[in-house]
Amino acid sequence: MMKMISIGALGKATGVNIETIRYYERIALLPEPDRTSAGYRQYGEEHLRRLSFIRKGRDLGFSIEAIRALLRLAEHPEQPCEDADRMTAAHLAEVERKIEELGRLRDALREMARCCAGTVAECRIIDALAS
Amino acid sequence: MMKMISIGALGKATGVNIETIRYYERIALLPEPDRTSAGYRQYGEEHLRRLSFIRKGRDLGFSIEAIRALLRLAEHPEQPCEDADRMTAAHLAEVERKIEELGRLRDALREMARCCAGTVAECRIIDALAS
DNA sequence: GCTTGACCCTGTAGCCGCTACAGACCCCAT
DNA sequence: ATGGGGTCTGTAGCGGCTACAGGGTCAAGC
Repeated sequence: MMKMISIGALGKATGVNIETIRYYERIALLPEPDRTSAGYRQYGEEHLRRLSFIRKGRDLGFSIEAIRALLRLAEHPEQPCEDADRMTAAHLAEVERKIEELGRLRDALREMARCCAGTVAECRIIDALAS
Repeated sequence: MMKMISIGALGKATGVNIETIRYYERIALLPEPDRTSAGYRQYGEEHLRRLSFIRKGRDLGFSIEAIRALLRLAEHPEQPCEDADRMTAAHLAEVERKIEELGRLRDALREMARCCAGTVAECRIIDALAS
């Protein structure tokens, strides 16, 4: 007999919000679990594994659709993993792009910051936006 | 007589999408302009200045609400600019936080990437998520 | 004068990835 | 019997746009 757990227990075990778990079910990222006679969701090992996978993917910043694809891949261990490789590379490139963009932002903000002991009229921040 | 321009011209001048301009009006970030007899929006210098301000603020990553506050500040040049200073510092801190977070993400992704010439079963990427 | 095509209008719905209710039901301990 | 937790469904909201549909308007060219 498999050990079944409630949605609250699953949430605690994976660090995923209960509402989010139900959301994942709604968008068919997590399969519908069995129910108790009262209609409560009951999860088993497989759900726990799958949700952990999703959680780790999200923590790595993969989109839901990317995770959907990665899950499909994970279900076919005999296939080549080019796709996973390509997705990771693309995501990495995107992250690197964002870092650069934020770096430029940071520089611009540092440039502006510490403007004032003065009034708005002489404020470098407001000036940078208004000019 | 002030030179009036259409929403399309305003969009071109500021680099802001027309739909976005109307959105800014709807959320009262940009004041309602006059209309021609046919109901077309007509913008003047002041709108142009204000929308440029908004655009620059958005480019710097300020939230709409932050920009709203900065605009209010800009309208009161005699006041002290502590608020602008504080908001910029907070935003800068947030950007720096995000950069660090993305940096950690990048490292984790680099660690995983270039896993394979093999199958999913031996894929470091899938493994990292599943384990 | 008429057509064509570019512009503009309103209103609404969708995107992503959740999150937050309301209002009900259920389970267990006291 | 009661109370306090957990759970259920369904829907609406967040930020910041973006994308229509289905219409009206304007200016240039014939």
